Amino acid sequence: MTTDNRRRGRPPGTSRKELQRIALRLFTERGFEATTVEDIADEAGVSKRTFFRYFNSKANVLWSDFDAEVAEIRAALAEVPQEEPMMAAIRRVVVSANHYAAEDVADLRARMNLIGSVPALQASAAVHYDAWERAVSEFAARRLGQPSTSLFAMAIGRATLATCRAAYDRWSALADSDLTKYLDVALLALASGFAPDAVAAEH
Amino acid sequence: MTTDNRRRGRPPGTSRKELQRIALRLFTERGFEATTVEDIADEAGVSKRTFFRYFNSKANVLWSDFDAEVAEIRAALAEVPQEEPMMAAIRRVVVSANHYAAEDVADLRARMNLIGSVPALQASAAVHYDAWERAVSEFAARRLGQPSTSLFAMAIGRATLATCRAAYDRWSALADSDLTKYLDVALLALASGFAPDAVAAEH
DNA sequence: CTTCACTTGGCACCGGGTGCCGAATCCGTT
DNA sequence: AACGGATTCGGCACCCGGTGCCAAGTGAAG
Repeated sequence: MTTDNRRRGRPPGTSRKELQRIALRLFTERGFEATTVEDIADEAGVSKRTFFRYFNSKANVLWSDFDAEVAEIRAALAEVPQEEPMMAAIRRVVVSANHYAAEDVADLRARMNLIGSVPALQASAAVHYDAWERAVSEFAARRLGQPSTSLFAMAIGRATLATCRAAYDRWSALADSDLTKYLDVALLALASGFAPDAVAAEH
Repeated sequence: MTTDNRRRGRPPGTSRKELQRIALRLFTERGFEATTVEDIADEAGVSKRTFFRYFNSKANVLWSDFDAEVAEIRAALAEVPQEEPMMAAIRRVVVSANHYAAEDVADLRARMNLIGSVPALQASAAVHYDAWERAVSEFAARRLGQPSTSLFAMAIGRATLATCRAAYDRWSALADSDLTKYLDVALLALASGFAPDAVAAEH
């Protein structure tokens, strides 16, 4: 994080954001597989080699925002008061981290549709999901007084993300309501162990 | 499934099992990335092209047994009696599907260590996990009287696998006890919503 | 022997991803 | 104005995973 306000050297020919914009558009227009990295780079006016300086893989061009959410959740979980029950805190923080500006919703949905439907993108999710899960696992571990690699801590982190992914998918498929609504109700069901009365047919 | 007992044509130069054996050995000896598909094929006395006729990707050579488990779980869930509560049935079936013969345990652990530590293999897991999750989601959907793509059905399928993966990882890392023990206790915690009294420090 | 069914090897080819190096551009210093 | 360090760039060669294609090997059935 060198925050030198006065840069030096050859100016960048493009930016991360620009590449993300172009990639998302081409992926939705032509499909992920049918779009080569060179297509994206050409449209941005740079070379394929430069693309891989911004993103270490073709798929990662779609994951920047998700990674930012991980940092946000981790920070929020660090400030949860002791009185708040564990699962309630997780639910509150996760839901709160998923409030998006109206102008970003279209792109968010486009990204999620791609991630949910293209096998190569589903595969690329692993490492990003892992970081998300660890953020929750480490919080759970602190609450349980166990190492973050302990069985329950990991189970909680992973089960939480798994539940959120179900909510993401439903939302991106139905496009009817607020994302946070889906997250909230799903995480509530998780916190009740998916007991029969908690999963009584809503809608 | 043409179950002709009398084959015809040129005999195979190797077998799926043989390729799996060799691949697992080379991966553990040299590492996954450092082993090329041609290395595996050469050792089996076939060509690279033939390897890709047995497995559609380098990573999939490790996933056959897991896929078999999916089929087993799906079949067992189809015969769960109506009286048995949903989450209890899932726990029983999953645990029961994970009893392995003593002679297979070493390979199982080697595979899980690879899958847990190599990013490329973690990525390859997505499609296999998806099938596993759907087996559980579809059972949950029948019980809930909802489509298998409904929010709660998907959440249950995914959260169940997520919890099992935590158990897998702990077991393959510690190597101290029975895999089924880890699965059982983790799934019990899930079914209780990870409530404080259910996750009181065991071990 | 011929024909059919089936597997195999080999080749060309594509695209993702990396190492390497020299060139372009801007800044500050002399 | 000239130099040097810093930074990004383009382009090339290269590796490897993965696919399409086709000809050749091989065993059983007719």
